[in-house]
Formats: sequence, C-alpha cells, structure tokens
Amino acid sequence: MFDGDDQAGESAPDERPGAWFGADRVPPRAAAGPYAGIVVNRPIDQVLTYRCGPRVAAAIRPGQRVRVPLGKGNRLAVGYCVGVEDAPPEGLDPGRLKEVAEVLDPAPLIDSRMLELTRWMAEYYVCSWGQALDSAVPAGVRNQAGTRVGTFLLVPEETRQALKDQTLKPRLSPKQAAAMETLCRATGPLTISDVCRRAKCTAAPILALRRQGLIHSVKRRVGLGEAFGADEGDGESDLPDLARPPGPPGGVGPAKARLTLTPEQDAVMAALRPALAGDGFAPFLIHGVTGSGKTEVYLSAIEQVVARGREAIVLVPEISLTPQTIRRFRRRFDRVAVLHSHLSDVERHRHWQSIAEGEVQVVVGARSAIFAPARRLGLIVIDEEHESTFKQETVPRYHARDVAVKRAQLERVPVLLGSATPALETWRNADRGRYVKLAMASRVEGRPMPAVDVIDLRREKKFTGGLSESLREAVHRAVDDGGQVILLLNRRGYHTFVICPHCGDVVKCHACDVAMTHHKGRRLLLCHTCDAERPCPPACPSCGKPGLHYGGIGTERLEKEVIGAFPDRVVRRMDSDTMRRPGSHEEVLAAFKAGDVQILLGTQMIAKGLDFPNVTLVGVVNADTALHLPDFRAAERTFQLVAQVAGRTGRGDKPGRVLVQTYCPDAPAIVHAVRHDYEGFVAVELPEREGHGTPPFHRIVRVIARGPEESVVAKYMERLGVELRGAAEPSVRILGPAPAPILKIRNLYRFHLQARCPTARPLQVLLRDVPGRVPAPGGVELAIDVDPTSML
DNA sequence: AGCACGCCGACT
DNA sequence: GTCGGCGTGCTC
Repeated sequence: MFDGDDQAGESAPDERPGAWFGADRVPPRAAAGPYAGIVVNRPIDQVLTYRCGPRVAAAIRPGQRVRVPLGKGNRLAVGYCVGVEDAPPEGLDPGRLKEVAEVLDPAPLIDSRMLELTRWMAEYYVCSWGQALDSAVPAGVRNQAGTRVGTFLLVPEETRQALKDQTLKPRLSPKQAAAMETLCRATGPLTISDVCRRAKCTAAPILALRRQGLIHSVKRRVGLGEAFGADEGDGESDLPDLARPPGPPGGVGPAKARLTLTPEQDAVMAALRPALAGDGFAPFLIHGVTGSGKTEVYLSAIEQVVARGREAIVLVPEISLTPQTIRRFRRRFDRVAVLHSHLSDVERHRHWQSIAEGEVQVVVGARSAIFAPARRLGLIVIDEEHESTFKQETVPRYHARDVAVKRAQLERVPVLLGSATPALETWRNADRGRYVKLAMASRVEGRPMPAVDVIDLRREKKFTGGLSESLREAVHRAVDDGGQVILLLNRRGYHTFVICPHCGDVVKCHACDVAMTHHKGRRLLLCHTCDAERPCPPACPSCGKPGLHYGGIGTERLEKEVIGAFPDRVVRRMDSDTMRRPGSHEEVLAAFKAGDVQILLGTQMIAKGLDFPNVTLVGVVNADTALHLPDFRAAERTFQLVAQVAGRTGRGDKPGRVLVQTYCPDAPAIVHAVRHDYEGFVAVELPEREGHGTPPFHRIVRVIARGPEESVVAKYMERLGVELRGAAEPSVRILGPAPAPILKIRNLYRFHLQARCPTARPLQVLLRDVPGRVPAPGGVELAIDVDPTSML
C-alpha cells in the first residue's frame, strides 16, 4: 500500500551498522576503491564490508555479483556488490576484513536506481536486501542462461610472419599445416571444433600447435542471439518483433492504427499530457468502467513517452497476458517485449538483455516485469491494479503495484494505475490527494452498461446448484438470438465436497485441513491446496460405512449440466484443468471469437479482460463463493468479481445482459455490483473497514508460523505474541495469535497473528526487531507478510 | 538461511 | 569416558 508519500523524510533512517547507502552515495563508476559493500541472499540485515585485491578493485562495480568468503568456514557465497568506497565504514577494523574472492559479472546486472528500489523493498517488506535483489534479477540472467564460455583460437602475428617467410611450414605435420591454414584464412575467431570440422582433423594437432605456442587461445562468453524472434507462440504471423533491427532511439514515429479518442479518453489524456512530457513523479488512478477504453488511454500515453525516446513498462495480471492483449500492443509499437511466467531461462535472459540495451520500447508483463532493466524509463502502467496476483506470496512478499509506485518515484516518471474496481487502498490514496483521480464513466461508442439482474436462489424451486430455471431460459434466449454466453463459476472440479451421511465427516486431504474436490473425469479426489490426489474411497475413511454423499458443484459438473440442457450447442469449459497444455487457452478463445462456441464456461480465467462483441449474456452461477470467507476483503473481492465478469458483455452492437445467482441479494457487494455502482459500494465498505481497523485505514502485518508439530507452533506463537505486545508502541495493536483459517497445509500446522497500526513504519520496525529475539524452535518457520492479501 | 559452538542424555 | 541431540548466535 505504498503511496509515494514517504519522500519527505518519513523513510526510516538506515539503522544497519556500517550504513552503506548503496545507490546515491556511490559513484556510478566506482573509483578503484578497495572496499566493497556486499549483501548476500540470506536473511541477514547487514551490508558486509570486504576488501578488494587489485584485480577485483579494477573490475568491481555496484550492481555486480561477487563471490565472497562467509562465516567461520569461509565458504564462498554469492553476493551483490551494493557500493564501493575508498575507506571502510567507521568502527570496522580494516585489518580483519576478508577479501572479495571473485567478480562474477562482467557488467552490473542492475543500476543504482534498482539498487535503491531493492533496498527500499527490503526495508518495507521486512526482508534482507540480498533477498530483494535476488527477486529483481531473474535466475536466467544470474546464471547467464543460453550462454557458455567458448575457447577461441588466434594466430599471433609472429606466427603469420613465420608462415610467410616459409621458415615454419616444413616443421608442421600435414594435419597441423591444414589446421593452421584454416585458422589463417578464417575471418572471425574459430573454436577448436570449428577448426576440426573445416580442416577435417581431430583436436590433437591443434592442441599440439597451441603447446608449441604457435597459436593462442582465449576464452569468451558467447551465445544468446542478438535479438529475440517471434517466440511468443501466439501464432500471429503479422507480428512485428524485435527480430527487426532496432530503429534510431527516440526517432520512432508514433504508430500505426491510431483511433480517434472518445471525449472522455481525450480528457484523461489532456490531464496526463503534462506529466508524460515532464520529468517528475506523478501517480494517477484511472477509474474507468469496463469497456470505457482504458487500454486505448494506456497506448496513447505510451506513445507520448516512446516518441520522446523513453520506454514504458506495462504490468498486467498474468491471466491477462493473452494473445489478444499482446497483439494490441504489438500493433501499436514496433518493439514490444513480453515477459510471461512461462518463459524459459534462456528466453528471459534474452529479453532482459534486449531491454537493458535499449532495444525495447514497451515491456508488457506480469508482476516481476516491474524490475525490467529499462534504462530510459518514461512511464509505468498497472492495469487492473486491484488484482491480487500482483502480490508475491514468497519472500520478498512484495506487491508489484506498490513497488511500481516506488519505482516511479525513484525514476521520476508518471505511473498510471487503472481499474474499473480500484482496490480500496488505492481509492483512499486518491481521495487523500496522493494520486490524481481520473474517471471514465461511460463506455466507448455510447454503449450502455449491461443490465444486471439478480436471481435470488432462495426463491428458486428445484434448484440443484447449477443453472436456475431463470438463468437457463435466459441462456436459451441468448443463443437462439445468435448471441454468445459466458458462465462463471469460480470452483473447479465436479463435486466440491464428499461427505459421510452417517458420521458427518467430510473427506479431507491427508496433508491439509481442506475438503477434497471430486474430479469425476479423472476418477479422483483432489486437494486444491497441495494438489494431492487419491482414489475415490469406497467407504467413509472415518467411520468405515459405505454410501458417501457427493455434493456441491464445480465447473466440470456445470459443463455436464449445460451440455445436457443445450445438446445442440457447442459448450467449452475453461479452467486450469482443461487449460493444461500450452496453447489450449488461445485455441478455446479463438473458437469462441470465431463463433464456433456458443457457451463458454469456466473459473476466474474467463472473468478478465476478454473482449468479445457478440457476448450478450453473462451468468454468474454463484456470486457467493468468496463472500463468506474469513477475510476482510471478502466483500470487495465479490464486488470486483461480479463487476469484472459483467463487463464481458455488451461490448458490441447488441446490448448485454448479466444474471447473478446468489443467496445474498441484499449483501452490499452484490447490490452495488448490480447497479454498476462502485462508489456506492465504497461508501458502505469504507466505514465498515474503519470500524474494524482494517486497511485502508490501518496497516496490517501478518505473521505466520508453520511447523510439523501443532503444539510447538502454537506455543512459539504465544511467546512471540507476548514479546511483540511488550515491544510494540501504543499505536500498534496485536491480534492473536490464533490458528490460521486453514490450520494445516502440506502437513505443516499454521498459526498466525496480526499487528495493526495506522501507519506502516512502527509495524515494520517491530517485526524487523522482535522475531530475531525469539528464535523459532527447530522445524518452525516464520513468515512476515506486510500488506497481506490472503488471510487464509 | 547455513554453520559452528556448546551444553546435557544414552551408548561403546 | 565419547557421539550426538538441537538451542543460540553470528555472518565483514
């Protein structure tokens, strides 16, 4: 929930010993300073100082990785150089410092601003700087995937002279002579195997020549093609791509296919233009209803900065990285790099390199694309900024939207947060004037918002959990009129639970405290938490009696029901079970777009970003799935889901309609989603949050401990709770500890507690300080989650 | 996170 | 008498 507002010295002073401030204090090109600040990827809150020998001193720069001796055994560890100085920090005996063993990277992997950004992350998210750095540099870049060290052969001038003078030739064996000739004729450097192939010899004569000193060899890292090709696998042949030579920087004319902007889009652009042309941090919230044309605004804004020779980073939820989205960017810009989560290390490395070399205008990607090494960054865009997929659930537990705002602040560039249903944190930041709020309240081409009606499941007779009578009839009408239908059900599987009618026990995962889901097609029960599977039991695992009852409905069962009800229509299901193979996603969407599929049903996957003009009906099969979760964001999530999926209809000439099935038609989240009334929902929800002391009014840090022994974890958390209460300042409230809502995952018992405070800093200081004083017993792991999105 | 040090129980 | 359990503390 960082809002760019800590610039006025709200930032905590660096309390680490030896205060290496990284970035701003370090000359970008290090003087041959003999002392280096190093951080390692361990939970160590310190910058360690090492001495540099002459060789290392000549090569080392901040942003490079190094190998350093660490600990009693002086085992070598990989670390990042974060600063180079002529004198060691005060209080350290220079004589006792260890030496950097080796510089690993020929050039820095990250620049001074990214050093600063990761240092901020470490402080904000309560992890070590090294951990933050490791998350910012992809593994493929660290291990230089796709490259290798090759040995190249050179012929020194003396040898060439000797050959000319004919003094050498007679001393060479026939094979050696052939190899030598091949080498001398070659225009570029050759490897041993190149020469073997061309001179039709083995390595032996070549090695002999080298042994005699007649040829030399040098090692050089090679590989990694200069540019990346059309490797996105989206099957589009018209994709302009990085395969083309880079154009002159800054000289890239604005674009192909430019649309006329709607008056609203125009107004938003007018508001953005000064910031896009300027050189300062400028955060905006674009609150635009679904179908209002936010993407066009992003594209126009990006054009402005690209025309200045700057680069843009666009973050989208992973699920929106569809060919449709990508195509849209590719049509508009020549050189677009797309960073999916499914890229190989080598591909990722290539993209990174291209971005770092300034060959890319626009980077489109999920969460981690916020670390793209753009050097002349001009703009950051976060689409669907409220999406929880922007939050990383492993250390460092960062939120890409908040890191983006911080990066924009450090780089002094504008940042656009866009959403039809902004996160309440974002909304409040805008209300408090920290972000400039820009509204787009109407759809493009004067299209109306779809009519939304509620189906009150309490009044539906013979309702079996799938389609109600009313929804079924509406689907009929829609497809009979030649329209297409989207049905959303946010649960995969066939039956969602298996219960014993005798003892009442639900069949649970062996490893997790979670009911298992019946996947009929695979004849299995599946745990959606740990992916464990087991055969359907013939009798109750608890009491042994036969006759287990299967209940609840998931997408698999809904599919069967819909096929049964509409036998002459083509029905397709999209969920993570049917979308396992790469390409299946696009294939279904293409078929739907072509009109070969009339009814598309699935999970969240179909709720976001899809733009199909012929969709005239959206059915929300169960709007309540998220409503009753023990999470203060339950209502917000429900509102967002209904609003997002409702936005999938009425995007063409025909008007759209939405039917929402619910048992809670009076819940504010449903009532306001039905009316397309975001502000109405906010007006109800915000006071609620304020009363409960939850975000956006209070900040939360969640602490989770997990371990194999329930009582050990519980006792440890009790101790930690006492310690935290003792150390916390009065503005901080500690809630818990308590068992986590899902007590056991993968055989680990989980207990959590929350620390809440109107501002984040006291929480961050507290949590950096205290757990170190209450070391966890063996087997127990502690996780600290700043601004948590999941409370389970 | 590793890893070594250190202080108490069950074995040769 | 030692081997080894994992609690404690440090890493330039």
